[in-house]
Amino acid sequence: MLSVEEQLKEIVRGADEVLREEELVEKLKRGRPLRIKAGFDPTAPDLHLGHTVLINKMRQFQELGHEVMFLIGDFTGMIGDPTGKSVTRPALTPEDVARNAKTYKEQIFKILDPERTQVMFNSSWMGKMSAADLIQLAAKHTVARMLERDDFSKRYKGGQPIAIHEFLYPLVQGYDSVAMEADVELGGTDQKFNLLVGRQLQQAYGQEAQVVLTMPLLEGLDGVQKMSKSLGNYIGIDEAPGEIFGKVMSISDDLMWRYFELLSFRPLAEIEGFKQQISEGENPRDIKFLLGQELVARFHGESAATAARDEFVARFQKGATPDEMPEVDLDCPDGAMPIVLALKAAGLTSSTSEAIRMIKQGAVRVDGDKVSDRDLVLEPGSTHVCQVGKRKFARISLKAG
RNA sequence: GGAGGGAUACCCAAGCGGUCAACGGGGGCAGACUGUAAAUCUGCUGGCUCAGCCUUCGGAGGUUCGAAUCCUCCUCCCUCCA
Repeated sequence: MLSVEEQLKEIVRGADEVLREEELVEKLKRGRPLRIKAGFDPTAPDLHLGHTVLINKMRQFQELGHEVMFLIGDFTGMIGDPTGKSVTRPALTPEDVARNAKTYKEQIFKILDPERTQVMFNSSWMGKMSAADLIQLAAKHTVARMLERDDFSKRYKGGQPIAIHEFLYPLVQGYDSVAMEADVELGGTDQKFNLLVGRQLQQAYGQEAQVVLTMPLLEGLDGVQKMSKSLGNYIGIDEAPGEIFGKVMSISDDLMWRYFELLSFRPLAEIEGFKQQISEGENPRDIKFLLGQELVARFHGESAATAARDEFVARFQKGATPDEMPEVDLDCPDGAMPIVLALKAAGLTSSTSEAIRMIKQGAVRVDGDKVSDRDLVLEPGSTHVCQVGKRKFARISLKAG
């Protein structure tokens, strides 16, 4: 095990806050592996790089020899973290939970060491809790403290309803720390309040309070809003190598450093070296290559990463068409196929109107030649590589109908 | 229970009898410039058998030669009074 100082340096990398750092030092000094808790929603096992910021931190703890507990909040999932909608979510069936847990494992074990990861479900202790136990739990916290939470206080002051059960979410999440005897809990900055409730409850139950470590929310591809699926600005960890690589290449140079800090496993010193190289004239694009390769390799392996880079260079620096693209067979009942209908049928445009617009804008190519005539027809029996914009390709074969 | 205000395209938001497939902004897409960067500039952003036609402005009816615009009923949201 590394020295306390060395561990601490690793642990605080990229972290938003550590509460409280002195306590963490105390815990580390004892020299025994710490119990690290991080909780996840049972409903959304479709992870993107934003989620991995936290998982990377868990991995780091593993590498330092600590014990990582991956908690699936299947019980808390019934409550739903308060958003003002004040509706209890329908409980997931045990089958749903099992299936989602399996998907989680497939995804997180690309980052975490399965041997040193415990997967837990909070229903396993919350499900056994009696009404009396729950009242006892609720007695350990006050309304005033609950109202310190920003969204609660805003809603309360603004006369918006707060359902009683919404108070239970932080309490249950906090109780999880008691049941798990967590030494450290990790979470996003948006989780700070809930994490702190855990500290308070552990003390109320006679345990030592966990250290709370919050990680910043990763910005999405636009560099402004947080990465999220609904905003469409994300890189999913299950995406194809070429997609991941391409999306990484499309981020701005400024954002690249943020991604290096939060997503790369490279030592900070090495990253500083990259900045140095750029100031000496190195093309930032080439540094971005390294980031793209590292991330592709993490989820698809080293050879896929190299292939993704080579493909990228061939396609965008040398203008080659991709090796693989959707193959589409179309019937031509009326003899020839108008290009606009072919583009729509191949899924390259969502409508013939859009196909016409794309042609007008010079975005359409057939076999590498720009199409300017919207009335162009494709002959039966021929095969063409059709392209809309820089990314959308299809090999379209026309069959005589 | 009573009195008002509102619902317009992916989002915000104009329009208040014809010139409205609907101003403007955001987002998105495409083109130029590049490093598939970013920033910037330009164009597009309902559908179709595309110089034309068809279906849209919460829903259903109605008035009118003509309705997103006027009337009636319904649904949902907000504000005030009780």
